[in-house]
Amino acid sequence: MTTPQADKPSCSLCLFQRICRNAGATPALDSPERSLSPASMLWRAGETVHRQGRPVLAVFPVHDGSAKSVFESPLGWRQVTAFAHPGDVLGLEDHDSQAHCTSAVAMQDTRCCVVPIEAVRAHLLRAEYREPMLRTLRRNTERERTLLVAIGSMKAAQRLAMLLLDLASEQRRRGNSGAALTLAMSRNDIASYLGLTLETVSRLLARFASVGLITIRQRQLHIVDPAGLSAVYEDPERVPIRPPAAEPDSSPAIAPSKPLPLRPGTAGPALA
Amino acid sequence: MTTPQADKPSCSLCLFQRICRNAGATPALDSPERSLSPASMLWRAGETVHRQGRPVLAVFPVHDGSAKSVFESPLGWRQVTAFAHPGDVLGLEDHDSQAHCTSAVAMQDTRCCVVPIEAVRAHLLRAEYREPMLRTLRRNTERERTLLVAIGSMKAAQRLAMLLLDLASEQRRRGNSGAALTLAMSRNDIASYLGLTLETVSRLLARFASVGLITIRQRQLHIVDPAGLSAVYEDPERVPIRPPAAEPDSSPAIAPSKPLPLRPGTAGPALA
DNA sequence: CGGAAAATTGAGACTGATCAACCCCGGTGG
DNA sequence: CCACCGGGGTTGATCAGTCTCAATTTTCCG
Repeated sequence: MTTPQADKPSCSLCLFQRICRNAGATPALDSPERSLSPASMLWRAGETVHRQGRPVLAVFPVHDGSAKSVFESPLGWRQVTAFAHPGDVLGLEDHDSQAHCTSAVAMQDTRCCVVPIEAVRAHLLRAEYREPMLRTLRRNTERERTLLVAIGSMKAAQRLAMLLLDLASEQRRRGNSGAALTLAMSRNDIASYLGLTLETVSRLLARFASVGLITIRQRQLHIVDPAGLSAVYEDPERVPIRPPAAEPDSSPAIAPSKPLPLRPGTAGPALA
Repeated sequence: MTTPQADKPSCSLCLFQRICRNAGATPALDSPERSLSPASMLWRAGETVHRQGRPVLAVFPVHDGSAKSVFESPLGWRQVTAFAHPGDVLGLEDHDSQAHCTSAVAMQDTRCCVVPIEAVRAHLLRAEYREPMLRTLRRNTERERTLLVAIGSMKAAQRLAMLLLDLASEQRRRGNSGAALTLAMSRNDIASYLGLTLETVSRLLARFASVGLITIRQRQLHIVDPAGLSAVYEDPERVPIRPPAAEPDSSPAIAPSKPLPLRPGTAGPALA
């Protein structure tokens, strides 16, 4: 555990920036318990930040690096349920529980602040801090529900496109261009998250690359044709089937030709 | 909208029974805003109790009947995300949102109380009422996460067995024996909930029946062999494959022969 | 440099989706 | 009372998308 250095850029997305000295907030006339100066800790790739079932002692804003949330069902089924990046807060959704309901595992060397749970709960009582926190929580449950629907009714290619677009938009949210991203997670993690196998993910990435949607070398991913990816995401039919090697046309690949079928509810495996 | 009659048995599981006059609570020395006497309303089968995206004006404890929660993703994919029975509270998970994030649709004629959202929020501030409410909320997110893992990594038969066991235990929780249940939802709803097609659900139910796990006539379901169902749920291999008509042995069907493989994580499509 | 983990690629099997026909049952109106 | 009708449910045949198993390559790291 080290004393934190005021690393502004990485704090600028933090939920707690307004009340955290580390982020440069001025304590000013705040009452003592309203200002934070949390310690920060470093987790090595593969180490677990918090463990499912263990008491909730703190939450962990990700300063840099990244982590995955892993849920293990009573029967032993494991699944990645979320990816966390700088600005996200590990363990936040458990703030009102006795125990963490997922484990968080660092996917690379990752630095997080350590905000005691009492501080979180105290801040939740103050209306001005409550709202942003709730908004973050809601965004996460929204995301999880979208994932549920995706896994429940969309094809593999759609799900993967969804993830890539999501990662890109996260990337964008924290400044960098959304085009170039470094996947911190393994194919296995991606597969688990999407309810697929790692082979399928690998093949799909190759196919995306072969039709010019992306380029990928190991974990270096470039999104070449965001619109094309969106098309794949939105249209069940638009699963690119073209592993051929030749590149007769160098156009951005796959121009939207079909006016996007509204009401895909009919297409899915089952409706409501 | 009718004036509610004090129908104790149905109120006995209600989250609000301690503070609700309809449930027979004694207002006693409570401060005025702490006691409830909500109106109750009747929804016909198919009518929607609250709609996704609409402002949260109230929550709806189910008095009798049942409903499904339906989520519609931005792209139009629809999926049933939960089934609600007497004692459950429709819209409760949206208590801190501006808008409902799912729609609730009655699956049969259903009576719910109408608890204004302000009352809910007020009660959330009082520690003694906060806890049970949070517990309910957590139970739901736990359930939803289990569903996620189920859809993401379990086989169709396992998922269906899971649902049946879950319905049975819900049934039990509210008094009745868990053996006999009346499915309020259509095959389509079940399929949507489990991420399958209605045909698959139908076939699976037939197979379950053919191997003596259940009997089913229309929507009248009897669970003949709960242990067998659990085995199906827990063991990916134990998918009953035996549509044959003959019934050489009349034993409870499928005695557990294999010692349940621990760590099914290996078996699933992907691990964490 | 060597070994292990991660990723790719291929061939084949199998689950579950799709398409289609039929049935069952309750309701409606002649 | 019965014929018709429509929605929900069943069943069958077929097909496609993914999983599975296995071999190989690449990368990472000591």
